Amino acid sequence: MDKAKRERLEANGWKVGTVADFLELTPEESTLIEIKLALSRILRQRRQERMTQAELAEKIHSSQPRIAKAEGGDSSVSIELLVRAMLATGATPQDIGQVIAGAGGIISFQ
Amino acid sequence: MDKAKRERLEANGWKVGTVADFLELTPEESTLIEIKLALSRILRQRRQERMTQAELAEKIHSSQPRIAKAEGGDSSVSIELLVRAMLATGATPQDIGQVIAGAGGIISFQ
DNA sequence: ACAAATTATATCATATTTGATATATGCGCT
DNA sequence: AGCGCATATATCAAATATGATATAATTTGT
Repeated sequence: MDKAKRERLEANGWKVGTVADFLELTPEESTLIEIKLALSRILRQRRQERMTQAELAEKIHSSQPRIAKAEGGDSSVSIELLVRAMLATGATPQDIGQVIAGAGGIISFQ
Repeated sequence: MDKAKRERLEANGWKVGTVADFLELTPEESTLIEIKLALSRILRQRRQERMTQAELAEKIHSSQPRIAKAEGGDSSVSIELLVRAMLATGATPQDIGQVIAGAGGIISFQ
């Protein structure tokens, strides 16, 4: 995990600090985070291609600020909301499955 | 959606009654339910092959009753918990993605 | 540069999800 | 039948996620 990525995680409220701190996360915990972040990234991409945050929010009876947090990878956003938002962009279960399958990549140290 | 399935959904607290009631769910809402139920089913399968509910619960700092609800497709269980449990059975993001991709099938009427 | 639209951040009361606990039910085995 | 173990169901206080609101910052178009 490079510096930029770690800082992005910290800025979004994830309990990730030094590399030592990071190692306190089990592989399962970090995979869960990777899945959420992967969904965030693709959500933003898909949403931008079709509508504003406010429009998406209305579709799922949420609010624009919540969509901003979802796309920003904020730790207060559940997979639940991310999936609801993905579906509202017209994503199929296949689309969502593919995003999750592609998450949780390789973490390298030296 | 056949009768047995509807009754199973109702028994687990889903707001699904008559076919008319069902139709009040948007396609997105029912897809979300299908995704959760697909995860439940595979979770039970994977868990049974490797450990007891109590053992899985301990791995994710949860409780045996909560795992029972997760496997039973209870509506009080979030995708979050389902995914955490899947990961604790050793499932990879690929495994999880595949389950989700396969969810939300065809609903037929006549 | 300006205005309008869009997105981000902060706060908060409410709703939902959570793990814990107690207890019931089932299930294989002797 | 009775025992041990696994799973299911019920209840609940605490934690977390939620949508709403206000407002700040940013982007976009002119």
